[in-house]
Amino acid sequence: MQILTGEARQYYIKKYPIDDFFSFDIYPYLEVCQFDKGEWIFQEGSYPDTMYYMIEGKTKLYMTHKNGKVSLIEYLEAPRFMGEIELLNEARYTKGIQTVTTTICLSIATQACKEKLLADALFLRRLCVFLGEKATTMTSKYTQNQAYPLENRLAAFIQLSSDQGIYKEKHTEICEYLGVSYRHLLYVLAQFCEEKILEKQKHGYHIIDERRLNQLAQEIQ
Amino acid sequence: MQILTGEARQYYIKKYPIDDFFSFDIYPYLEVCQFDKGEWIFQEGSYPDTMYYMIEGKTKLYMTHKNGKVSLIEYLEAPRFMGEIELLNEARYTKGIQTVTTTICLSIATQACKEKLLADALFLRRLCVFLGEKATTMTSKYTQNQAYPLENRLAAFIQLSSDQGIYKEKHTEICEYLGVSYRHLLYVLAQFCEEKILEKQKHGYHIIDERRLNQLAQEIQ
DNA sequence: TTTAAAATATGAGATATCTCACATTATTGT
DNA sequence: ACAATAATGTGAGATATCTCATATTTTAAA
Repeated sequence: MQILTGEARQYYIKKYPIDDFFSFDIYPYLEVCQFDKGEWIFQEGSYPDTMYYMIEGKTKLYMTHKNGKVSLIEYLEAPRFMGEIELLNEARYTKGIQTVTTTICLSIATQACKEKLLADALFLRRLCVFLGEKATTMTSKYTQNQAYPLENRLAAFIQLSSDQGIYKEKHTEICEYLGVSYRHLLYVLAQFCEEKILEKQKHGYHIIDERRLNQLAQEIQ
Repeated sequence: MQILTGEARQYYIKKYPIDDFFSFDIYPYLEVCQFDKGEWIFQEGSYPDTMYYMIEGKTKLYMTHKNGKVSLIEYLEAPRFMGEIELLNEARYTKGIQTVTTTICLSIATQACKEKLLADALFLRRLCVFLGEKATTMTSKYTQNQAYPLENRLAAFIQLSSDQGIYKEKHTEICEYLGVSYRHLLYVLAQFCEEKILEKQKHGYHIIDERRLNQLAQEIQ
């Protein structure tokens, strides 16, 4: 991680103004941070003392289970907060966050302005909306996973992540995201090819039956 | 649902004071409501305009999937908010909430004091903590479900819900809560009996190998 | 008290998903 | 350019979980 200063700092601060999130002047408490691709922003199990507002990039939220399984819980995309729960609950154990691309964040020195933040209705209201959405999202992911087999969830994910009719995510990552084994993911992809929904190409899978894919995805909602 | 007045109202308002949640006088906006056992507080799919603070009782949060499966997402226990997300997001479709026992709630007329609530840092801070916990809980439920078979999750649930060494929840409900079929729940319970962890009695299952049960439950965390 | 509805129980056969072992490509660091 | 590492791909056999059918018992409503 490197802290940007001078022109670079000014560039990002101007490009992504966030003063309307707060009813006090937040700039004295800000730093602009740049994380390299693949870098860890939060180490799993640590107790962070910084809150970030991600303005450019994409990251992954991870957790490791006692049995060694790893869950890729969510992809986090700019703009959004990270480490906000730790602001509310002292010393809360955090999950791991790793960048997918080079990522630019505004870091907010919470030790210095925690009091101000927790007394600021404007900020708190926005945080409530954000946390409410997070809770709702996790709830629906939770219930969908219970109610539908991979066939449907994968169809929905392919729709979401494909670009110009091509799906080319890394299997090793997606099986962690969808919570199934690598083997099983490949089985279902093979089955989609079998059923002529996808066609395997050199680099990625080509969607050839959009309608049927949509049908499978729609069953979820 | 009936609205309590007179003495009954006074009794509950005195017994569960919540003025320290707000920095303005909330009492003019409160009603004390009593719901019978089995009554629905929110109908699934409706757009509620009331927020509740449950002070006595226990309820269940439900949702129905397109494929007809029903998920019992969570048991909600007093004291806590219900319908708070709808305060933040206009016209949000709600999940269903049904009481398990007779339930007493303070209802807050949000149409009347929404502005005040959304400008009140004291209330918003508490709401943030609540929503943050909710998000964290759902996240860990989600990942646990992905990472562990029923054997472990059921062991943990039996520990949680048993009383004096006896487990006697309704199977029909618990299979929805744990997200498995009724049949499979019975299989795993039978397996626990087979392994002498539980013993089936007339009314409920008796825990006879606390240590082994704990071991299975602990694998989750 | 009788009857209908809900909850409990169990068998049998199907499917979804996992584990493990191993072979074959890509990718990446030096 | 080479070696090490990561990602891909496949088979075989196990396990977790589901669906459906059907019987019995318990609970609640008329």
